[in-house]
Amino acid sequence: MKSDKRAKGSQPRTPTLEDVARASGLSPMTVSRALNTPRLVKAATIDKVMEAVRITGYIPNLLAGGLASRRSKLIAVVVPQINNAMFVDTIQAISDELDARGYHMLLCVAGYSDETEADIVATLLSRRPDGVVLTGIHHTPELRKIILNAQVPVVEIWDLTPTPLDMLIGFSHEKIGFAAGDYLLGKGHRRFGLIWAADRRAAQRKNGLYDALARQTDCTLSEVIVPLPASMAAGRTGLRQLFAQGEPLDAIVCSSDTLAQGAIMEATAQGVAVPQQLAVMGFGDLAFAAHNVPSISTLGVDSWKMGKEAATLLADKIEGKSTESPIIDIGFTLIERDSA
Amino acid sequence: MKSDKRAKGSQPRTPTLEDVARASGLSPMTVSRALNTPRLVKAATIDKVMEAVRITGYIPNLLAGGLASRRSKLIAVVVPQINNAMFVDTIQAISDELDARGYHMLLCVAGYSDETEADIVATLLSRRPDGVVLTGIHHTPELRKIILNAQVPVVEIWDLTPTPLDMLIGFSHEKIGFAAGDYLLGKGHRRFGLIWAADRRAAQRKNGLYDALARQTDCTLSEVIVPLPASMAAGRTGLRQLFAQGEPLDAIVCSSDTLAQGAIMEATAQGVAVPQQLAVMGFGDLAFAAHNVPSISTLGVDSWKMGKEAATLLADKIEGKSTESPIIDIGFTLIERDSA
DNA sequence: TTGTAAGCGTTATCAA
DNA sequence: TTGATAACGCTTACAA
Repeated sequence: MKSDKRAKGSQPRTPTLEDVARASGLSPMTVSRALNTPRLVKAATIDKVMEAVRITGYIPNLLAGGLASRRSKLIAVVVPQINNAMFVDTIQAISDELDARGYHMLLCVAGYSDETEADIVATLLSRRPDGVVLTGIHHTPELRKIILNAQVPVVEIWDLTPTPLDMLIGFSHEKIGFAAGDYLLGKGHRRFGLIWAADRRAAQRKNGLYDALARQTDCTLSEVIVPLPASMAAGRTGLRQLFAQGEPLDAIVCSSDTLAQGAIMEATAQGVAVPQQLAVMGFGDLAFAAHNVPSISTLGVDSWKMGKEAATLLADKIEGKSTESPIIDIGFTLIERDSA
Repeated sequence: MKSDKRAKGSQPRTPTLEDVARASGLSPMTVSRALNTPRLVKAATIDKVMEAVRITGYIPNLLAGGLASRRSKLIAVVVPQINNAMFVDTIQAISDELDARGYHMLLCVAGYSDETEADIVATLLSRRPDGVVLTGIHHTPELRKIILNAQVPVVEIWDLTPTPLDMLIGFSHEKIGFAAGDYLLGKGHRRFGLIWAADRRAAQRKNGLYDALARQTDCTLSEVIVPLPASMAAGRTGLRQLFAQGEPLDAIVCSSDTLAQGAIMEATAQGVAVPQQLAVMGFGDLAFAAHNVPSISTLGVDSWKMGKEAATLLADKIEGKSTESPIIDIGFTLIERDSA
């Protein structure tokens, strides 16, 4: 009688498919089927397997399963920051959707550097993720090469380009900036102050804003660049710095709602009435924007939907339910509230 | 001459260790060593391997590696929510530290249900994580059984108990609640209003607060429970509801700074001066608390440090640098600012 | 519907 | 310092 080759030590091995097979009097393959493709297995057999699973305390090994099947059920998500109100809804939405579809999320932080992102993705691919979500469309040539070579489905989010790596769901930062400028010009504002975070997507929004303001020759514009992460405190000091520059101001544009909230707070504290004396505009439509006093006029993006869609696009492609590589412009909404 | 068994199709397989071995004229095992334990390999050999890696575009397969070595270099992190300002710093800190030590983070959302957490962890373990971070100390018996059986290092965070599953780094919610009550009593407040989120750790803080207020017989207390996630808007409506109850109030205690910010905003909007007519106290010392107008008195927790330490504890234990199972009380700080 | 055999790509172990 | 061999635990492909 063949003895268990691994039963030498007394430490209880973690049970394997073979253990379940033994306990149920079936073959490992049948157990595997019962667990993964139950429709191919007789109901009575499934019951036997489940009972054996319960008895043995079996937990599948997805390292082994992924190696054999070449499908890891793992999605890698790369974001610039986790502790950034701008991205958390998207991350949560991705996580929720992936969970519902049986995937796990490997979450990685790339900071705001393309080189870091490239390094991260290179090591990430050693997990053989079934799909990858990248924030933004600017990547190093090395990253492009590596990821295209890996032939893994990719979704880029939070930006727009006609030439994505694979799939894309995002929006135009230029258009958003333009819309903000256009709106404020329409309200009669001409003396602009910008409180702007030092990241590339914010810079794109600024370009759009410039374009809008350029149509009006009598505009003035001063700006303050604040370091990342953009905080309410930065909004306050940003406004102080703008005031200190001495230029007349009638509208403040901020690269995020968080900065806008700070700017409003500072203005109010200094007795400058928002919006009567100074309009303030944000970006992102974060949770507090609608309920601030005064409520914050802003440009909203459906970041929840963006995450959910990104996850869906990936899962569908992985599962062969789609072979397309769509470029989805999720758009944005100008939300007129009290602050501008 | 033995031909490559897999070279049938024309689609370029992803290169394996064997390909690198061939390209460098070495054995797969030596290539593996050069990559993972270079100190055991001659410098010249390492160079050869690196060149072969470059040429072949080799990316290690950690599914295979993890299966063979029984070490996945994966840490599973389970949190109630991602899009919650309370946890994002901890998550980010964990991610940063794990990254620095060569681990990847599998991030999972359990909501606020123990049952969901148990399910999540059960499927999580199929990834064979080298360690697990759990938020909170309340788990179903099934979870306890499963995770102890898996013999995987665990750190529980954000709470305190003398009987953790394994390691623990957190703080006492009761003490925090007590400290808040004690502080406000000391300031002479007797008419309390609570705006409180419906989660268990918040409830523990409330218990501590009750204990403190019980020492003073002439206290009154009314409260409003707000749904999760706690938002600024909920803080505003919460205060309105408290006002509507008609009880006299001189101090509002909120289960988070976000709620406190909303309460302050609502009070100010209604012409109720904070703190002169109404004190408002928060919890968490979130980024905006120090810079709000008025700045928010609160109880601060070093959530960044908690995350970093949790990751360090795990990594040290996994790597055998420590065999202890410490229980670390990270403490808290009462931060007196303008709002109370 | 179930079973057998042969990998999947790596590392532990022992030998050279 | 390097190499040969046998796992690691599962699934694909094919057979019964």
